[in-house]
Amino acid sequence: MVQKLGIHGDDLDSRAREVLREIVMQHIASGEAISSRTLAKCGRFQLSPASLRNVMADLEDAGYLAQPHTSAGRVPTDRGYRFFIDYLMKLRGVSQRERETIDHEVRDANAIEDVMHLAGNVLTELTDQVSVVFMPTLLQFAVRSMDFILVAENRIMTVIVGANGVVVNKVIETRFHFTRDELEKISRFITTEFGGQTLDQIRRKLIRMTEQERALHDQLMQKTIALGINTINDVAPLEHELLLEGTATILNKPEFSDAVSLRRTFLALQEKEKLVEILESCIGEDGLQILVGSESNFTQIHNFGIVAARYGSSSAPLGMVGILGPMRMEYARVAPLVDYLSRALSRKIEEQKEQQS
Amino acid sequence: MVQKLGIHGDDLDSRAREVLREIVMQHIASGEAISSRTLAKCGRFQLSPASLRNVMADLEDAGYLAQPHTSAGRVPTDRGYRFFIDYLMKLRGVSQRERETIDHEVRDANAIEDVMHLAGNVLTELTDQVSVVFMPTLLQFAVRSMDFILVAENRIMTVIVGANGVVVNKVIETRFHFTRDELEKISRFITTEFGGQTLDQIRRKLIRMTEQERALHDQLMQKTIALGINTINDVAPLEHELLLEGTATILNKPEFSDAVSLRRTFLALQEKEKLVEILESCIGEDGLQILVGSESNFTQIHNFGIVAARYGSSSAPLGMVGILGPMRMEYARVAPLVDYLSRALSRKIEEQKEQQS
DNA sequence: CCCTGGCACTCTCTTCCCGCGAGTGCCAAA
DNA sequence: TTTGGCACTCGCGGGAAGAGAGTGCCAGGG
Repeated sequence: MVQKLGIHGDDLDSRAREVLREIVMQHIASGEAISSRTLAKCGRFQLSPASLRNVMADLEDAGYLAQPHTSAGRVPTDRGYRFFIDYLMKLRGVSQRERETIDHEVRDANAIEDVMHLAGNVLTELTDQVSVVFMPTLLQFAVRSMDFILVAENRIMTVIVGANGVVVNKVIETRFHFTRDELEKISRFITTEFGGQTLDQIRRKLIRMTEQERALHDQLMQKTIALGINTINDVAPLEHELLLEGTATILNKPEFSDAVSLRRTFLALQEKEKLVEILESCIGEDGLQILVGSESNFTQIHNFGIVAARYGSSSAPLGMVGILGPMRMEYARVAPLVDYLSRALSRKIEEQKEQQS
Repeated sequence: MVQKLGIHGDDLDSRAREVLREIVMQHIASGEAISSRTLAKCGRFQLSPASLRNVMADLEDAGYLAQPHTSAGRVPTDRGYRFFIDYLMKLRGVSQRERETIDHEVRDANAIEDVMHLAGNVLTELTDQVSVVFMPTLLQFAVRSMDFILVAENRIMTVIVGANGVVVNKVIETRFHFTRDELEKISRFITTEFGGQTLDQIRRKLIRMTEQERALHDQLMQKTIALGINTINDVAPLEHELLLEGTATILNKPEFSDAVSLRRTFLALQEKEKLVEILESCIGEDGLQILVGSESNFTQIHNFGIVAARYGSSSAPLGMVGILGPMRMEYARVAPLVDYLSRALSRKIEEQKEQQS
């Protein structure tokens, strides 16, 4: 796990750790600031409130806790959450029921889009938070087929099927005019000629072909090459498509009861580009990623937490799934779920790939 | 114009009409309740506040005005707005600049989706309200071509191009297994055989074909028919796709400054089905539709107004464009814009159709 | 040396009250 | 029919006061 705020596991003595752990857990559960009294009453410590106050003061000095105002209890800071996540929390297992729910939803769907949608839904349902799902792109993957369909004589719809089962389609404008027959030939040619290669490889080969003898004379070949390059250029910049589910549920959480934070949250959720950016920055990392508060650089919603995991094989990352919620979410419960779902998705896609070959 | 609240144009004498008109206009401009004093000060009436109070009291009795509380001014009711819209407001013309902006945006785009998106954007920009745009469906329109592309052996991507330039695509699951070659043949067959007919007609013919001699023996024909019916059934229920633009801007309006109405508005905007339903209920009507407050049956946002117009020819309605905003929006300015845009869209689509034939 | 009870202090939140301003309704006079 | 006057109502903002919660610190006890 990355040491995101330069924290070391032995920064705190065992008593402080226990206190911090308890405070974070209680704060997650209640959302309120935690006082020394309530901490003492929980029974975990054989200490008086006064003693706990000393420990808490130390934790505050070290930056793990903060006071909303003088006479309020303590609230964990980003740093406190980070420490909790890295060293203190005990991950809950994924219950039989949860496992079944996830498996069931993922199994049932076939089209990749449905799978992703359902994945988001199931995550939202199980965690009651906003789920985020990256659709897979096929940029770095082998193409199975490319087909071209006439919409108007200079508007062609392209359908690219990836080896990973991803389907991308887009209507593009072309300089040349095409007939149905031509397009059929072109589809067949490109698919047989370039099937199994990545879009990038195909583009490079097409460009190389421009210089060849034959291309100069064969008009159909010229059009083929132009269309191919055109298509790939148009499709390539397609970014990860982001699916958000459950944005409605999160607005009912107590932290968003006032108009200001409600509006801010709402606007933040609309800024999909920013979310994409954040998630993309994690896609290289193995395993579960947890970002709290300021770590995500998402300044609009500084009090958010993100739990995300990559799906797809490690050599071929396909996308990310995750949860976006208030910083005080139940990481111990959410994290295993995200993890399990990402594995289920990876498996599913692996299966589909095999099915097709 | 429909008499949506059973109002008749001669329900009010000319003095009452003028007062109502002024109140609505001032309320639209300021958002505040209007008092007899401010009304007297505006100079339009040679009357004292006391006299105006009498008129206002009458208007209140008749249901055109209401008081938020005893010692506040008057605010127009739904009924007041309805009367204003039907009989009192003087539509502003569409300025040269606005006309150019709309024409420009609509001209520039080619793909139908881009057109619709830009249409929504330009409307939001010009009115600073939420715009709603129905994507055209091709249910009731002639089909130009149907193509089938192999994704996996039992998963086929269908691309239907309508004569109106609408492209619909969907991945469907099939019972039969198909090869690329078969699909190519089927595409060609269906397109040549059924091009120019509506989805509904095609479906009926396909079903009739099931009973014919040939279908029983020719295996490819069986698969063709099955795939065709399957496709149409899957695509048909595709409802109007709704595009919303500018949801962010509307949240800054003063009427949504408190958390409750902010949340309610936000949730309402998520309920696309309901919006679709409302707009669909108007699609039969000619010309501009304006719904205020409770008239839309959209109980979540009783203080909203909707200005919408159909685009497409009257014999072949394609969809709706419109504006969703607080009830006190500038109908006189918004309505002509919506109207103009709907005509521009209709023209655009007409052109595209010609281009293709 | 660490823990604990006690105490003074601080800060927020709620409630209550009061007065101001705005606007109405009604009445009597022009 | 219009108008000025006047009493009445209501909402809103600004203190004031009190309750409640929690802390920090200190001095005493194991």
